[in-house]
Amino acid sequence: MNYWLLKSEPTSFGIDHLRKSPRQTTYWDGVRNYQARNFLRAMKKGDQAFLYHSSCEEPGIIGVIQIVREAYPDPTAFDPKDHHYDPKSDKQAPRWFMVDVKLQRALEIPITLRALKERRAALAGLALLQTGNRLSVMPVDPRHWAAILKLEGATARSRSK
DNA sequence: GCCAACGTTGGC
DNA sequence: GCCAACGTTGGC
Repeated sequence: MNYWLLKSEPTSFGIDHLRKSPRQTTYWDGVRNYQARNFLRAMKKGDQAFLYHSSCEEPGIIGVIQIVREAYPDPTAFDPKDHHYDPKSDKQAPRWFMVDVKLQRALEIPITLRALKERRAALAGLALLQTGNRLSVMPVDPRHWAAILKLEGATARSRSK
């Protein structure tokens, strides 16, 4: 099983949208970056991903989601009315893809970017913390995944004291 | 709102 | 194929 991190701006699509989706499942559309696209295509059914909120008051990991359908062509690329329309994309040879994701759970307490940065040493190599990283889809090393989840427990414990 | 970091575009 | 200009991302 592989682990990932998916970024979104909560004002356009956040955990609350996912919560309200039927069966808490939706498609992850609009990715228009080749590197991110390649990661999307590498995803396997059953893989898990952190849901990350960006460009908001408290950027950070807010939930855990699951890949429930592997990559298939993103129809918004062919829709001139869509914000993510790509006039150069070709239905015969789709270049943009999306996966279906299901909300597994919201974190008890979000793991903020600030908290992650405080653990820079333990999380060395985590793409999210690399300077200037703007990827919206990125892999997470299994060891980093475990370390981050442990952080959730630690934060929850310290808050409950 | 600022600005650094980066990807993409297009002229040459 | 180079690279300057431009647009976008995203933390602060």
